[in-house]
Amino acid sequence: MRTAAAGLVTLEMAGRGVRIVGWIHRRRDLGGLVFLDLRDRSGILQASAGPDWSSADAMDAVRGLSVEDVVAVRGVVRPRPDAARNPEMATGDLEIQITELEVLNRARTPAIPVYLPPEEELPSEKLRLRHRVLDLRRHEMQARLALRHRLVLAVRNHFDALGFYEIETPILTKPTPEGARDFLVPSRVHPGEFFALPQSPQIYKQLLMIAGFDRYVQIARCFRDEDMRADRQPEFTQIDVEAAFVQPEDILGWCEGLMEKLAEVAGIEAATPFRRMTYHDAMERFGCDRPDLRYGLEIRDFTTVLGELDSAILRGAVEKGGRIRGLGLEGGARLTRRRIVAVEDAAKAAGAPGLLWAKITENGATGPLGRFFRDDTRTRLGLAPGDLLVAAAGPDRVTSPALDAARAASIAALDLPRTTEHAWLWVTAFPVFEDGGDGTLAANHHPFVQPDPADAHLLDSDPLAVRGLAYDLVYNGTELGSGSIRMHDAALQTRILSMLGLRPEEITAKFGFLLEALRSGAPPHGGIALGVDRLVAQLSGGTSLRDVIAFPKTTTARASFEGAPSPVPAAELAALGISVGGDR
RNA sequence: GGGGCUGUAGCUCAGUUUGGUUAGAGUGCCGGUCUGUCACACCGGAGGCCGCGGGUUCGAGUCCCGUCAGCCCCGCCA
Repeated sequence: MRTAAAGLVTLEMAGRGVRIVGWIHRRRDLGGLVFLDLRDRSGILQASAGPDWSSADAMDAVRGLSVEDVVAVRGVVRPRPDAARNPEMATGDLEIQITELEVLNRARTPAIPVYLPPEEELPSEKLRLRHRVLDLRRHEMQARLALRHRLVLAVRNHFDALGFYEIETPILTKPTPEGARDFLVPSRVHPGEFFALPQSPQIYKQLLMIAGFDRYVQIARCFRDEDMRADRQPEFTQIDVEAAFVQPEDILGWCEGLMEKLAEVAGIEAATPFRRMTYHDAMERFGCDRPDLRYGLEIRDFTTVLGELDSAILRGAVEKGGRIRGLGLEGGARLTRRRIVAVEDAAKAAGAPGLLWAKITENGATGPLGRFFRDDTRTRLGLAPGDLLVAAAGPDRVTSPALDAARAASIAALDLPRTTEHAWLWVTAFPVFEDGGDGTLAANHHPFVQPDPADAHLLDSDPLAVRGLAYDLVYNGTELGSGSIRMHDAALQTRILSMLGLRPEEITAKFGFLLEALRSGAPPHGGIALGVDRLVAQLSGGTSLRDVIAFPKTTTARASFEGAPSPVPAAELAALGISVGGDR
């Protein structure tokens, strides 16, 4: 059908007869001469029709064409006349002179343009999603999905070379007892019973380790029926990895090697080994567990110096066991009060009652905090005239997120320079538990994380202080992946589940099959799961997740192109033993 | 479940602040002229449920209430 791809025709083919197929990208009708820009996924090639070289039929056909029609063109590759070369275009030095043209299919006028003139805004995302095939024809979208393909291929090659097997795990599975809400799938054979779509293949990959597969990888689709965010989709793809007889170092090393290869594919830097930071340090220095280390700005502890000032707020916070932490912003005093309030608002949105600030001037300090300054306060804080101090007082669980938000807002307000464009980081030693409120414990990550043996003695006395053998991969402030060493001892796993508030019969009902497997000779094992969508979005320049997924869902978890979800006929529901209640 | 922003021609946007005669522009589309264009150029034309429903008013694209959709955020989610 074709002898060459449009974008791959070169001057060396000059004089040769070719057949090119593709879409009409644009058309320029000069009357006697007609130029077609012919597009396929490889690029764009100009085809010219003129009475001296085109058949009469071809001339007629060419005049009736419009954009997005699908055509096959037979013709001869020619260098363009010197004056007609287009240096802006990859194939701008040549064209195909049409001898015959066949219309393979007509297109109605596209609802959204595939070709966008320079400086024309993209159609609204609403329309891009509704008319997805047209949107996907655009070069940017084709390039992103091509990159995604090359990245996933590199993932498979990387793990194959390391001896991993890709093994599929079920999509129809068992509802999970905690974590996100499950998508449920009714069983017709067993009316009233349901499968769940997997939130991740977590338990299956552990079972594969127990089954002796040693090294497993899967490009796995995962489903979570939760409300959306810019960085979340209800169905998403993970690079799911698990291996037996491993230490965290093994997993981290494999992942760093993988990121080197993926960065090379994407044309960015990933210098290994990656920086590492414990969860504790990340919270202390950056107020969050996935700090954006492209910027150097760090949180500091000012409790000693600020705690002795004559401020009821500060003293009260310290007396209640809190601390005073903040950011020393070099040159920040140039910010207007309005900009400072914007930083404070960011902190408030993150849950802080407020932010205290002091502008440092040659003559002392001003602002709600500055007015309490003593003669030596500035120097003891290590601040210089022209600086701005923003501080939050209280318990760490309040001030950390507030200062994380204040840090991001300050970076934006001061337009702070980046110290690197590609900040890779491992955050390690995550706590096993988090406070579930009203005295209960919840799993910080998931209930299978191996507690650090060094903290085993704290399990009863201070469970919240128990660190897990867990690690997150962070890139430019985005969490790309998360993993851990798992418990392979059934007794310890049972103990942890019971600490999480599960009764013995619940443990048996929900995790019995896992515990039984663990008792059958489970090897020590661990792994990680990396988010493919986020990874591709980041590696293609920080675009939206929706731009690296061919057919994504909207913020309200709808598929606007296909029109899903949709109601189903009552008879189908009846066959499943389901009746729909509520307002319907 | 809650909050914010947006919705005007096929598409991108003005017009909404302060209600007032016939809602505009660019592009696309349709017709015409044009043999080296590449955002082709030029001439002419068609194209509107101002998201939808209700209300206020002599009068609503503009004000109010509700609702739908898209995006962003909180809750939720690893």
